[in-house]
Amino acid sequence: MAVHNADIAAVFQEIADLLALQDANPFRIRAYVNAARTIEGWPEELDLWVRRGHELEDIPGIGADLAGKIREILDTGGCAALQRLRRGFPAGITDLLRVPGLGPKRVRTLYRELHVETPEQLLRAARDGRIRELPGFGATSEKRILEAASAYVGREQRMPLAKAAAYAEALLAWLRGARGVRDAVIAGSYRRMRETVGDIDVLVSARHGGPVAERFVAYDEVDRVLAKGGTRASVVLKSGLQVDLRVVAPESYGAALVYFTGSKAHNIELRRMAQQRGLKINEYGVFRDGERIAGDTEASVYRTLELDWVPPELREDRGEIEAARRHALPELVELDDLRGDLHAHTTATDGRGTLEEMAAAARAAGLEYLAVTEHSKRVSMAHGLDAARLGKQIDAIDRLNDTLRGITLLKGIEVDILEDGALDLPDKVLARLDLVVGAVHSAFHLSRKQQTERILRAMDRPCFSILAHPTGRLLSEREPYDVDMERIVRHARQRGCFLELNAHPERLDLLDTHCRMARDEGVLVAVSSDAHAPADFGVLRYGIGQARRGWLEKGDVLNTRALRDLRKLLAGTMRG
DNA sequence: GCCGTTTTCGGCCCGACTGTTTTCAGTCG
Repeated sequence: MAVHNADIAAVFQEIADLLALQDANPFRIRAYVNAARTIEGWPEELDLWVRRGHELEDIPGIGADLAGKIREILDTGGCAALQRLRRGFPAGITDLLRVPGLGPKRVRTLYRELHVETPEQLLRAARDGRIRELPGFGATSEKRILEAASAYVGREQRMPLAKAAAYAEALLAWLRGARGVRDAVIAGSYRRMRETVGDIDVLVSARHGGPVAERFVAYDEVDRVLAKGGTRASVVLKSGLQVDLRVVAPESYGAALVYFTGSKAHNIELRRMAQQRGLKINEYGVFRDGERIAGDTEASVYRTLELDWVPPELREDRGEIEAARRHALPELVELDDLRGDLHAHTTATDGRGTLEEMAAAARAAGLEYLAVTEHSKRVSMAHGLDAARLGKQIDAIDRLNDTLRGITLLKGIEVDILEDGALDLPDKVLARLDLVVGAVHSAFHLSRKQQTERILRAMDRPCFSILAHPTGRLLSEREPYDVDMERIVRHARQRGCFLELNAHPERLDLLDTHCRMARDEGVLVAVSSDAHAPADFGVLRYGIGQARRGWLEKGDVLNTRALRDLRKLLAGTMRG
């Protein structure tokens, strides 16, 4: 069985958790946590990375010891050090560390004194009033733990960005009405456009924090207040979303924005650099010998480190700091750069807008062309098109294009890639189209090798333009299927076809690291809405966010091309 | 456990809030 980076990261995270419960050296614990994070975000499977002759020790934060453990995990699937650590604790106790308000010290006390091993047992202990008797705990702590444990037991995962954005942006508008607010933004993973957010960080620039915090906790969607001070407050909204507020003075706003935008790894790197220069960076500014030398804007903070301003989407400590130092940051693609959309459905299959309505909505969204790409017959529950119905739609689009102004419809299909890699419609039918978008909607369980080769075979058909949602994941429902994305990216370059970044908030597929692979390999990415209704073109915003996280520039995105140029590129994929 | 053009030893990011303290530990971001 193949070992994935996520598996290795999970081993290191669990080792870190167990070491923390043992009260081990905190820096040793951090080394495991850092390694887990680095490996989780590594753009290539370490299995392959090693087989291609790379040295694990070249990965930052991986030394001789961790490299040895990675090799062990790759070879055996297990890790003896983890097995040894596990013997000291009941299985699953590390889940308790995920309960907000509990850290290693308190988990250890709860286990030693009350034999609490699971969140469910924690909940019972809190309900029975046993926790308040423990040293270092009290009635208030017990009540908090009770709330946190019940929330954890019935918890929701991280919330998709688009859903969180709706709640957060409404709150932000409310907060801007507070007295003395000069500026207010949502920082954190929202600003970095991560695909999901755990909570929302709101940053406000104001001389006095009090009135802002008052208005914050008075928001009518607040379910409960977790904390409230003069510069900081936390609430949980009725939607379950936690929101943290920080208020800083205008001269500190830029430093605070850097600090609360993160990522944590990016910030740690900035501080390390600052330290080397005898500077100190915190959320209030950049200081030399106690004197503030920067901090009112983000650019001023980066400037003290001789760095260019780094767009938030890049702040993941994946090479952006080095690029900022060399003045070599990418000029990231923007929403306005999109000239068209290459994946949409209509009422002919499972969409909720007619051809005319979808065309009008796309034009209203500022697009110049829209590819209509219905499902093919295999997807029967969406009334997928057969050859005859596709023929009728082709004729309908030709007729409509004669009357449309300001937008051009392209004739396409989202054709199913069958289990053996064949396409769901004959080549000569596909050859009538402007583009063919191929997609996997079945047999998700295939082995990595089978799944990969299935897709490569499909790409090699005479008509194949774009691989839709390449990993098949659905954020709240379905893991990605097992596929070798490097082979797919390389094959796309050799074949001359393209990859889709599906902007649907539940998909956002390609992943950011895959975008970067595509860019490095010179494969163009189509940022597509997969719109099923006229209002759906709004999701392109999230697709662009993900593309930016993947370092894509305007030139790396297929549908920034003018229609003429796009047609030429698509024609090259339609050899049938 | 990692790391190094001040270092192979001795550092490792840092401040706010809370509860239970009576000067601070634990947790969080």
